[in-house]
Amino acid sequence: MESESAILALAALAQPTRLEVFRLLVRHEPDGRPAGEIAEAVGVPANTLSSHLAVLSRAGLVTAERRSRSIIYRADLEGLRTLVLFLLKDCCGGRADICAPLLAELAPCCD
Amino acid sequence: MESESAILALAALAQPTRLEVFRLLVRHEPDGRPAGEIAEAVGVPANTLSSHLAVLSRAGLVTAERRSRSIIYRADLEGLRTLVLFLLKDCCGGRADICAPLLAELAPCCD
DNA sequence: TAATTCGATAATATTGGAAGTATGGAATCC
DNA sequence: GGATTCCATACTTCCAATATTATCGAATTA
Repeated sequence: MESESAILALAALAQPTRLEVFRLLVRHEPDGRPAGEIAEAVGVPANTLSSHLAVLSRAGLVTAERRSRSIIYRADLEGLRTLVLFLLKDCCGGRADICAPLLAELAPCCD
Repeated sequence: MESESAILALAALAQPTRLEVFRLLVRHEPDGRPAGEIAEAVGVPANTLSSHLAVLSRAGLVTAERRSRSIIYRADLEGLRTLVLFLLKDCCGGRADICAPLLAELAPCCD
């Protein structure tokens, strides 16, 4: 992952409404949720949410699929993985001594 | 990690100069680098860099230590780990089915 | 001297009203 | 019945106001 796309993803998540939307969509994997329902859930007008969804989409963190009148948004976990990998690579680049312990500590995250 | 501090860290890294500074400091672990040297390396005036370092510091991603006239900055890898953990928890929260494969893919990052 | 803080300016992001686009249901016309 | 029109819904785009962030010269502190 290039710095440039990492910055897009970091900036996308560095905003309260967008972070909340992303987390909501992760919780609703793999079904996703229509834009209107997301807007209601996070309490922002439809147009405001729409621009936030566009930012997340450009950052590769959500995907959109039209279903009849609704547009279903889903979290793109591959995008998240790419971002996490980028952050870890920052420490790993040729320096497993730094990265290995860090990675070891991550394992219990699924408990 | 609270969303609020996650947002601080995400925002801190979502800026080209700051991301570059952070990566530079990770490469120079565990010695760190004085502010002036960092400023020269990234090609930014001292005062501009200073405010960027303050942002990284508030986000818990770097630490500062005065050494005689210089101030030595170091990457705070624990802060990075906390951020990565936060991002992963987004998928893990009670859903190891999503997180496990993602985590498995991260392992090769140290190669 | 090395670095930070202050203050002013420029650039960028967030927000939401109003208008625009896409979809599909229901009434109307041949 | 099939096509057309009209309407409501679900979103998005456009645009302008407001807020936040980035940058750097000048003054300040350690």
